Amino acid sequence: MAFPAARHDHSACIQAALDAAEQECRRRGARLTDIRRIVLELVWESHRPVGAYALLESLGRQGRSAAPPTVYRALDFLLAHGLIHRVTSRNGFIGCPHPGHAHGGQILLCAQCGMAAELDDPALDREIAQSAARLGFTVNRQTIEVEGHCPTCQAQARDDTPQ
Amino acid sequence: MAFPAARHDHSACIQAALDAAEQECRRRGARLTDIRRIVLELVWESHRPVGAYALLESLGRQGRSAAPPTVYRALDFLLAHGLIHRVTSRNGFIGCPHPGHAHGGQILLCAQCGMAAELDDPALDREIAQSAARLGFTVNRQTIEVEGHCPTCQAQARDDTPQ
DNA sequence: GGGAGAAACGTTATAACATAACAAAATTCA
DNA sequence: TGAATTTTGTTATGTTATAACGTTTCTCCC
Repeated sequence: MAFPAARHDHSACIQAALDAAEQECRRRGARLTDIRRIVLELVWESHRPVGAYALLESLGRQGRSAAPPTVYRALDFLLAHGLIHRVTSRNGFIGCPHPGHAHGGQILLCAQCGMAAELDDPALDREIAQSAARLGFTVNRQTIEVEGHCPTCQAQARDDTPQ
Repeated sequence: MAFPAARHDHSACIQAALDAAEQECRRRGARLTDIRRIVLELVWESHRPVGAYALLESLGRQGRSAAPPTVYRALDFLLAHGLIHRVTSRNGFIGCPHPGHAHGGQILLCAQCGMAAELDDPALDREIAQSAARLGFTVNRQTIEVEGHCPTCQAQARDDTPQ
């Protein structure tokens, strides 16, 4: 999964995510209700982690004001079906670009622009499982959140520092 | 760093941690004040992640009742000097068994007993850096939290399931 | 179509985690 | 000692998350 470029056709991202979600829910016999779809859409408003209360405000702006449990329930549903990931280090959520395709959460976070991307490196999962096994530990789930600088911001830093 | 056994000389863990902290602070010219030392000691009360408000209560029981900022400031100090790690997926903190020795946070969490241990596998850091680099991303800091089952709980599960 | 059961949603209240802002005390060091 | 710095105390509030319970909507079988 490539890091999202600063300028890209983002409406295409949203559409793709919604289509994929629709399909995945059909496959699983899960109900992608109005609220759930809207929350997913709002999570995809950007490629940055979004907090539950920011989503609440967005809902309000859409004329669908709601209380926290409504949003958290939608988020729980989306998490349970792999349509979003939780970014624990930011208390936020990001859309998963390829639901269905099993994968742990490997997330890159740009410290500069806040954009997030998935790493999704199977070798990493293996390495962790092996390394843990050496201590007699068996792995269920793993959270990998990597903070650093995305290509775009690195390029910008180079441009902004002419000698 | 081995996973802590169910029964072990835990007072030795605490003592070792306090000694190491003392030494590390001397080396860095940092002041390990009373509160900071006490909070560190309380973090080491168990090998499980401890929340800030649990620490507050412990302080209260010791007759040193305090307000949240006091605890959070002590925690910030301990984090800044590598004496504890934050466990973001649990909103908690655990003691670092080998401060000074640079390492990212690689934490194993047992879903059963709640015990935590550090993995500290350099190959993992390298793999992440390389994998991120393939997307043009440079790494600053990484959070790895792995949930699973510790050796002790696995053995117990086997015993509890005869046949 | 009607009705029982399940799933989803609304609503109120509150729990749990974290920090802003400013005052007072302790420490350092010239 | 006394000025500058660091640490701690204190009050208030911001932010994130969930408990509990009632109502509505949907599903599915008759």
